[in-house]
Amino acid sequence: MKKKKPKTQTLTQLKEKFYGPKGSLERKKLQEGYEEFKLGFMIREARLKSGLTQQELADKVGTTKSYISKIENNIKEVRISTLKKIVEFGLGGNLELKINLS
Amino acid sequence: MKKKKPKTQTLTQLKEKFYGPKGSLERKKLQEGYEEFKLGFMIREARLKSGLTQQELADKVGTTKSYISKIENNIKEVRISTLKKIVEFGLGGNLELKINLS
DNA sequence: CTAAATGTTTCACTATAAGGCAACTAGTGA
DNA sequence: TCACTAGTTGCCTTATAGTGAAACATTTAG
Repeated sequence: MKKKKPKTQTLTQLKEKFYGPKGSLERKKLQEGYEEFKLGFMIREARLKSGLTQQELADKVGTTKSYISKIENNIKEVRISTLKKIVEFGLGGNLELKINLS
Repeated sequence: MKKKKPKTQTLTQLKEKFYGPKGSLERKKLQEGYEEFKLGFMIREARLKSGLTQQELADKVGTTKSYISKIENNIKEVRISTLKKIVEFGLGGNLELKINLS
């Protein structure tokens, strides 16, 4: 069974494919991580970094790949609690949320 | 008309009142600002720092004080978009959201 | 005392979207 | 060709965010 890692190109290749070349607008937003944030990009980025497929991530969190796809493409707004679940259970990371008063 | 600033004790006094003395658990969570975050506390904190009442904040955002109260007390979960509205329009700040992979 | 302002809570309602299921496409490999 | 995997999208149901008004408790001030 050649199950996992079906092809996994390098992360760099994937980023090029999804977000365009270095220096592009999308890439820029990605780096920043906030301010007019496209949350979906951040989630996809984090998932790819972890080397997971949507299906695997979904299983860990207890949802479906279709849902993961939707939030990565910013079709659905994620609930904060769900986002936390994804980041913590799914990706083993943690979610940081800050209110900056300027 | 003695409208605004009806009493506004010092911020420190308010914090003592709402979150308990320095060193208490609630105060600790407050400082951290994330990780098991009680978002409501952060919003209240930010609102008080801005010297606004729930009513005033509600007006700015276009909602009611009862709603503000609910989210400050973690009775309702805020939608991220709503949270952004509150922070940006209401408090003139900005919302920062980060995924940390450990 | 009364009156006004702040915040909490309840209730009923509505609008929205979270989340699931299934069908679909694209790619890869035998 | 077929089969499998990854990801997308549409439809649907259910959950809940958010509205609005009202009653309530507290506190402050006249």
